[in-house]
Amino acid sequence: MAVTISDVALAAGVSKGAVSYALNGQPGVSPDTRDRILRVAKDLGWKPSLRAKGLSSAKAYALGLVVARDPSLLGTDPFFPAFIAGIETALAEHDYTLVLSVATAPGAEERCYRKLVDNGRVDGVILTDVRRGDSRIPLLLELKLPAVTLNRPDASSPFPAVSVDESAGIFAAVEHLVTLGHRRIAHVGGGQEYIHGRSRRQAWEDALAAAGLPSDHFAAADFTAAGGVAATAELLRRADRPTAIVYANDLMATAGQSYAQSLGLSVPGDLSVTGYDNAEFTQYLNPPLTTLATDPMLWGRVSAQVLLNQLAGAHQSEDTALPAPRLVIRASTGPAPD
Amino acid sequence: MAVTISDVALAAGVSKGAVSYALNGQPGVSPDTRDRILRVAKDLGWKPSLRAKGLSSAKAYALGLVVARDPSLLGTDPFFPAFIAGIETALAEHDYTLVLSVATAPGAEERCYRKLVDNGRVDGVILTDVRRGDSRIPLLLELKLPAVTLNRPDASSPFPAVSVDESAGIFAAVEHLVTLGHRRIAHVGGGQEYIHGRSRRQAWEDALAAAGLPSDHFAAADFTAAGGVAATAELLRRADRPTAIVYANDLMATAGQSYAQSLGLSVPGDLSVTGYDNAEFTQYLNPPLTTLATDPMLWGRVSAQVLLNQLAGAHQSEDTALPAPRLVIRASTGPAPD
DNA sequence: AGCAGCAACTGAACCGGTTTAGTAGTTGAC
DNA sequence: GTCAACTACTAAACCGGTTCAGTTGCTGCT
Repeated sequence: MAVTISDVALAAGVSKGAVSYALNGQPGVSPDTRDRILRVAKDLGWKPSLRAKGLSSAKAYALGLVVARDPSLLGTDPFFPAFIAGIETALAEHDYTLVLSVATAPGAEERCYRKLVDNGRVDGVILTDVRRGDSRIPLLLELKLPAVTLNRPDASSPFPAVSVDESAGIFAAVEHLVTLGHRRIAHVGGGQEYIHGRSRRQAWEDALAAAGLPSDHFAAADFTAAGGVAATAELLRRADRPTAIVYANDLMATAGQSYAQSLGLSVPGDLSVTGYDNAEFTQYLNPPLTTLATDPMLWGRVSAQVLLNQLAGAHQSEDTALPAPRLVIRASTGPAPD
Repeated sequence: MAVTISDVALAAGVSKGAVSYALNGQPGVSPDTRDRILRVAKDLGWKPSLRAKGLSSAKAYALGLVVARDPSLLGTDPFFPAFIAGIETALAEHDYTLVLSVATAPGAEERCYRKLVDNGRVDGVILTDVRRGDSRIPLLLELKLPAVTLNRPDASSPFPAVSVDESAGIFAAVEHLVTLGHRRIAHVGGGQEYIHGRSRRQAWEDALAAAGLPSDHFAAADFTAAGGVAATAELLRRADRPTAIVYANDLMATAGQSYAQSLGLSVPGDLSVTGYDNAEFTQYLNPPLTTLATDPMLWGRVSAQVLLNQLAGAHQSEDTALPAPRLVIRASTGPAPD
């Protein structure tokens, strides 16, 4: 049977209240009494009942992650597993758990957040895939649910943000292509409703501007393979066909590369291709994909830590910046065709 | 402020106990009184406090999933996202949540289960990646934690199992290759410590036996790309080189295919290749991969339902069988070379 | 009519912790 | 010496629900 603080109080000869103060580092007991209580609790093998703690302190000791992506996209995205693993490393140090929800149906995301709050399931949430004018920010304010966002939202947000400077990664990819002699470097963007979709495009534009090149070869897509094929088809139909394409994620790069090859184009002879995320399978493509590698595990760990600090009462005044993506050069990029 | 059952009791003119019986469908209140209580509760907008319910009923209203795979493997496996999405569809109907842990460090898996139990975090767990002599079965018995297993473990297990007959899928892949004229059909197995690793191999052997062909072209791997390359290299070094390889998962097939191509072999001209799982990216490989498609979302949903039924007191006497994988024929398989 | 059994309720205990209001003792300032 | 402020404790209330033991009234049987 579980040892309760009543057992500890009895054995230590003090009240339950004193035990609670001692065990939680609260003032109100003398140092001697505190030591005695802590020793008795340890000797008896006392462990807090998180259920009881939760009820009296109105806390869940859990963080929430609501993923609103289609599962088929998640299955090819190396980001989330590593991100979640990173979150876990932070949570394990605090006896918190991760409550995961996948909410892809229309309206499911909002219903999911409301349910988490109504049921007191989580103390805070980690917001990934931040969108322009993200409706989750006002929703979470209404629900009084603390949050941390991945990247700084475009609209005003009171929540701390953990950011990666994606510009440097895309800049490096574009520079690599410019060095290889490319002058028509296109970009197949992810969903432009996402902050990260926009920032990758902006970085592509800025890098081309720095190289004195036009940024008029842009096609929007939605991070899906089908979207990547359609965008690639659009770009390759142009009279001034690009000699290189910078894709906003690996799946689109994979599908786009495959599509170009199906047209008889050689990669990288006729068209160079870069991706984003360094998915495990990309090194085994034919040819292996040049891509950008991020550190999602670190991102997950830091995000969880920032949110836990927030919940503990610390107020983060500045966004946390993580290292930029690293360019991984493989065989999908080569000299521009003559 | 939240409406409690005390508020409902006061407004309905009955005791808290009567309210609890009425709201939980328990006997002990007359039909008239029950109706009145239910109406008052609804009018007042009463919602149960899961924290309070949890404390008094010793339940967490959550299911646990501990994933002991390396995150990089998860990022290329379409199984888990869809599986988790399927779990969610069942949980949503019961106001349960999913507590997810990723535990890859040595010993972390066991520590994770113990912590979930110590903290009363979950009412039951779903066991994926069942292994031969899986130590989790006795562990969960010791911890008195209900579970459902994916596939029937080889050792005695009191937990209900949800199974897919993988034989039919692998059988179909081998038959497809036999029909194409292949006589030396190899198998690159996943981790043979896993039940599903063994059963895929067994199915390959059985299908070859049925076709009157020898099953001596086997190489063990570990579901990783590097493992797939090494196993492929071993097989391709044989004097009696196989003309086709059935891989236990898509990542190994992708890497193996790529490796064979790097040796100057043509796929499928010199070597036909099949995978398993139908990952999104496989249709964009060069050539697109022939593979087996399962329904992980259904698997997730059914598994969660079986476990929830178990927790509700129902005792499942038979394992639940799900449909066999479906062969998806693409361009990585073709006629055997002369 | 009397008795046994059952249903319909009740109030209180319980779940295991946190916080509040109160009491007693001590210390320092005047 | 007196008073105010503080510390160190206490018992009880509270968190919001579930279950238990007890009481009352009703019904059916003898």
